[in-house]
Amino acid sequence: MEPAVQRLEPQRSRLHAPDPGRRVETRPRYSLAVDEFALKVLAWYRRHGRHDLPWQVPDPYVRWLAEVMLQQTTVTAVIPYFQRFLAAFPSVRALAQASQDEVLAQWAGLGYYARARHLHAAARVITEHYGDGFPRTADAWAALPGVGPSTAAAIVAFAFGVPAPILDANVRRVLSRYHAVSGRDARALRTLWTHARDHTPTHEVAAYTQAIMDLGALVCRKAPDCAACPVAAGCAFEGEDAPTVRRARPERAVFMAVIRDPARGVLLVRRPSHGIWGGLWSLPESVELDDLPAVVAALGVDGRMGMACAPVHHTFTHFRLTITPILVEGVSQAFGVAEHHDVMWYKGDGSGPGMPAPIRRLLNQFLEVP
DNA sequence: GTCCTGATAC
DNA sequence: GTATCAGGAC
Repeated sequence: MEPAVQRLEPQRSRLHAPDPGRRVETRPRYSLAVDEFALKVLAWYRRHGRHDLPWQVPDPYVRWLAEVMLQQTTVTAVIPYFQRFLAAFPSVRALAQASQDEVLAQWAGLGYYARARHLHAAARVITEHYGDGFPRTADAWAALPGVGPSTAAAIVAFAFGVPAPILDANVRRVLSRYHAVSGRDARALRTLWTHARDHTPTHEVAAYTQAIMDLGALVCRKAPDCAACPVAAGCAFEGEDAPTVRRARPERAVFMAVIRDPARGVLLVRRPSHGIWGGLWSLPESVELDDLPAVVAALGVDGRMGMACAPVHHTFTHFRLTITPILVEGVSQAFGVAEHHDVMWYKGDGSGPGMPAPIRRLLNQFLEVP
């Protein structure tokens, strides 16, 4: 049997989100060994949860990589990238020794490229400060770039069995419904972190962590399947979430130069490391069409602006982008193109460098019919 | 507020 | 085709 008192000391996390000083609960904190909620969720998980995900191994590097890829990204989208990435960089040391270009090339298409840059930077910190080991606490993980409170907790729970509450999107949806916590403000978030910590058991932490995430992903979805839910009996959800307000996305537009050389392919430029598509390879661009000739000339290309092609639309979280490709005509061998580390020719063969998904699609169209 | 993309729904 | 949806860190 479980001990009657599970935690004599609060699992005081120094992650900033949970705040023991601002508790909203009135019931005793440590009255149950494992609360009923956790027991039911665990029982459900054994029969209905996901047990065969490719990162479900007790390896800190694997768990860290998976958790970072799973930030803002669904399981099905992550799986192929995870497998390719792990094959390319099988260890934290291999990752640390790779160039940023190699890392971004493997990440390209998955989005939120700051995750890849942070992962790479953190790999170098880990090999330098931990040798062949890894951080062992959630706080130490959260100190690394790209690892926040929830990711840090998931890593130590999965890799080391350390009891640490998580509050990712799935858990937040489950707990906000179960405990009727509406809103996304700091106060609501603090309340949810408190609930998350109160439900987190000290035993079977890895299983519970996966269980509560699976419950959110498989049952407590936006349109929940309450009939299949193991904790429906105690749940405060009444069939409707609080409405979310979303503001309209502003429109942005750019023109991009498609500079083709029969022998060398299409000219790409490396984007600045911050901002949209940071560090990826893209086409030379300008906001005003009138400015594009100067951008092209600055690269040492002597062509003239030719036909405008069909615009490509791409929607980001906070704005909508229209890309109008402009063919550059009469490129005479492009002898003057400066050969340096921010400019390259791309032939369109195979994988290529790290490019934003819409740029890759756009170029595939151009390179299909030379 | 700033960072993405593929899937699915209209 | 356009809109919505799914996913945390800085």
